[in-house]
Amino acid sequence: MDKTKEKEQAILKAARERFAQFGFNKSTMDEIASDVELGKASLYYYFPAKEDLFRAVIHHEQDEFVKAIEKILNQNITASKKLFLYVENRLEFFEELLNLGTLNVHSFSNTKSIYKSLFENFHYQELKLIQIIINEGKRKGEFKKHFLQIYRN
Amino acid sequence: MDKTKEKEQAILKAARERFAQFGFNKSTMDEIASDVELGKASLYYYFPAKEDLFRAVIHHEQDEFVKAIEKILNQNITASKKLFLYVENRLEFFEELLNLGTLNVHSFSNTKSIYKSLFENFHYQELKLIQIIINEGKRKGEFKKHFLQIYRN
Amino acid sequence: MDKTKEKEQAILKAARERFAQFGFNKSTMDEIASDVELGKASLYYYFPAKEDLFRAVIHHEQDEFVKAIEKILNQNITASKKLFLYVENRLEFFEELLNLGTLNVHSFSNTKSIYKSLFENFHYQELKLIQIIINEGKRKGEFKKHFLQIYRN
Amino acid sequence: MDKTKEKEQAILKAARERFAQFGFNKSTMDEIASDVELGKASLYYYFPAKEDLFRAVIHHEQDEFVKAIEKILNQNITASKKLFLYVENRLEFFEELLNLGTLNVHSFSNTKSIYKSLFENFHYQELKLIQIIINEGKRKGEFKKHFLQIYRN
DNA sequence: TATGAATGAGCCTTCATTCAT
DNA sequence: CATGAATGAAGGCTCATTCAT
Repeated sequence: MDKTKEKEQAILKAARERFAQFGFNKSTMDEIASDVELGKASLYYYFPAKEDLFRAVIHHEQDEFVKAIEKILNQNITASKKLFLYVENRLEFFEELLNLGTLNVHSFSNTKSIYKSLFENFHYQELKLIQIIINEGKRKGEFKKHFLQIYRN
Repeated sequence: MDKTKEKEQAILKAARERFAQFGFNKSTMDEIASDVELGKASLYYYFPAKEDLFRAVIHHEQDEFVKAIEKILNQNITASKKLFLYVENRLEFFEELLNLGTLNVHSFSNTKSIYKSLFENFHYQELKLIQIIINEGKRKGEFKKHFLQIYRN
Repeated sequence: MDKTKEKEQAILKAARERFAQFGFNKSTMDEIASDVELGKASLYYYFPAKEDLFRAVIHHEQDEFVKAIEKILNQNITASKKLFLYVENRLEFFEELLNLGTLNVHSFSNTKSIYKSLFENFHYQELKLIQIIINEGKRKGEFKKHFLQIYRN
Repeated sequence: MDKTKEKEQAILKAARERFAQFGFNKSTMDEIASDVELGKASLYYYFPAKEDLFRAVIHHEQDEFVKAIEKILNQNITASKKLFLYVENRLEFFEELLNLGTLNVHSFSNTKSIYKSLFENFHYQELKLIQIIINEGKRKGEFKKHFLQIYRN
């Protein structure tokens, strides 16, 4: 991994920790910059706006979550168990987002589309994962055939 | 109700709505003042600091919650049902606090005692309410005698 | 003394103490009002502006000083001793004015004439007192005839 | 001298002049910033708080005073004359502090230790200077051996 | 890449002053 | 006489963001 990517990761890590501990508004660019031993202005080279940094953190968390679920999918356990583990992980993830201040950032540039821009792709991935679990459950006879229909609308 | 108390209530209402929609930090005294058609300075006549306004809102919410639970206590239903309703209301209340930004106000004067100063008395009241439900359940034979011991220490 | 004059004196006393302890700017009308158990608005019935209250305090101090000097004049001591006592009192008085914040109130309405409006008459009185002492000294042969000429310009 | 130090000096100069003419409270950060053709916010880049700016001004004045005394010490004059010049300068310096509003800043963070934090080191230096003069006076026979004992305790 | 320096915009808070009652 | 209520104006401070180097 090149130097730039490394710095980027370090910033992301620092930002994640700040956001988690103090929330979005109470974490300043100055502090995050200090954490990674950069000048505040330098942060703007990697992330053109605080909002972008936040988005990156959220997406990173979403990726981690998806990876965790994929790992579960590959385990040799019943679909029911997988569904249970999914729900458990989902709750934890939601709590994390709370800590990051996601729900308090009502003040983004275009308020109405935060949710969309932050979660659109993520929800699509999530649905696919659930679908996989359900299909497996149906195939193995654990769930009834009409157990759950996603993509109905 | 006299004029002053009325204004105070109006301010509290406006503040509650602002906090609920935008969180503590993103709600400004200016906006809240505008909502009740007062100058910003006038707000300070009723509440000496933003934090005080916030405290007042939280305590109001806690009172509402306690009243709701007390109403449930007086209903002619089983203790189990009461316990269920309690939990349900409790969850809703928690969500409301989240919206108000309670959990994101890491920046109060003395960070360590926010929780204490905001919830101390409330928790005491809550324990009493739960105790009442449990006692009733035991008396009526719904719960076993050793169901739950509060105040054990 | 009627009730109004009494209140006025009480306010003056409170103001003097506040100014002496905290200076002009750091003494608020609210505090002074509280000290005499009046509403802030009521202060404005007696003194139409904070500046007026300040002026009144200063003038009161000046009167006290003049009275003290007059008392000295009437004592049965040498003119030299009187002159010495005068200087001593004068220094004390000056220090008091410092405490009241007189020298820091550069910010009155019309900056240039504060000094004038606050001290004009006082200086006139002062000169008269000194003149009396000097004349007495000359008359008694303590001072030479050309000791000091006031009113020269 | 680099640009930053220059700006810092310019700010210090502007602040000193403002404080001297209007006192601490009546000098605003906005005005001082304007004087050096900076935005108010930029002042905070150099001095994190108004109080810090004030402290810096005071310390600068103290340094100037000490330098002036040191210059006197090196002159080829009697110790008595040096002592006289010291007292003269000291009085002037005291007046300057008065003008800066030092004695009217009753409102610092921790009132009791302003004096300490502003003058502690300065007093130590002053004592050393006086000691030097006295020792010289004793050595040259100008002062009696028991003239003055500093550091007696 | 990196940053020192600068700032506009905004926020909380204070306070002398006013005025209807 | 007295004051509750209201406010304009101002001040200190913060912070995301920009830009020349």
